[in-house]
Amino acid sequence: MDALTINEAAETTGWSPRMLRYIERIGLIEAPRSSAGYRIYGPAELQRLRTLRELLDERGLGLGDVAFALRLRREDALRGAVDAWLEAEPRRPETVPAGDWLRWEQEKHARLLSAATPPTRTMETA
Amino acid sequence: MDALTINEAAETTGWSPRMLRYIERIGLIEAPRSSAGYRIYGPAELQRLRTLRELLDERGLGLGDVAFALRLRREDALRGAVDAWLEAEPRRPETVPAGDWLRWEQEKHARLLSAATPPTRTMETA
DNA sequence: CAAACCTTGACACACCTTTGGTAAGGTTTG
DNA sequence: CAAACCTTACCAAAGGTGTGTCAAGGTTTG
Repeated sequence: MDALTINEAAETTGWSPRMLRYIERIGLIEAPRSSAGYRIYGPAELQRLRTLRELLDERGLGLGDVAFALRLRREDALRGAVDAWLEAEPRRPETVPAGDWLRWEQEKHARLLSAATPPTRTMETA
Repeated sequence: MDALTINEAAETTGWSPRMLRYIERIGLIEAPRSSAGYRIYGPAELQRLRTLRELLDERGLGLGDVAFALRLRREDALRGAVDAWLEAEPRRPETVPAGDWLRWEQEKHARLLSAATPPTRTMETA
């Protein structure tokens, strides 16, 4: 059987033991534990650790980025909130494709409009 | 017409002018420009700025988080890479629901297995 | 049982992010 | 035309992230 301790896993994956604990701490890769609480790295975890490094290097990401992507995937409410904001790209009404999306947008705007926007000063508009 | 300059927009939204520029810099909200290059904040941008603040406050996010979510949405390759990694959760084969997903997993593993994992030492497996 | 592991927690440092200034220079407008 | 804007480009401080190291204590194993 191939079950490695944290130091062994560190050597084969290129991460430091410290980082292996950190990666677990931020929720990315949780190694199962032995009865005494030792982390046990099996092939699955090792594979994951290697591909994680690839992902970070090739895409120039940080661990925090991947951790956030994981949160987005796990927390429905969070993903919904972020997606809702991102989907409402700031286009002028003319540019907006009419239809369901527009209605939904308007409803959202109405819902969120708590403080009115008093028009203040005028300016040459491009 | 209601088109505000950056300082006016800052006042009505609660952001500082500095942050409005920063928010634009990281790609979250780009205000259109006047012919002289002045940023022009219309109702759409103001709304977006307010909801952005709500999103951050209510979810405890940082601007970087939202910026990353935006990258995920815009860059197909990035999203694909991150999703692929996240979808490969570290389950043991026994736990894996057999079927298409498993086959795809195995193919991916094969694809990514460049460096073999030489089993080193044994350990009590839980 | 002692050496060589493992665990968590703390201190520490380098770097990046977030945010505020301030300066040099163009624009708008009373 | 001068005051009050705007722009970009820097310097800087506060806080977060990534990483190392060390300490105190439990575990495995020759």
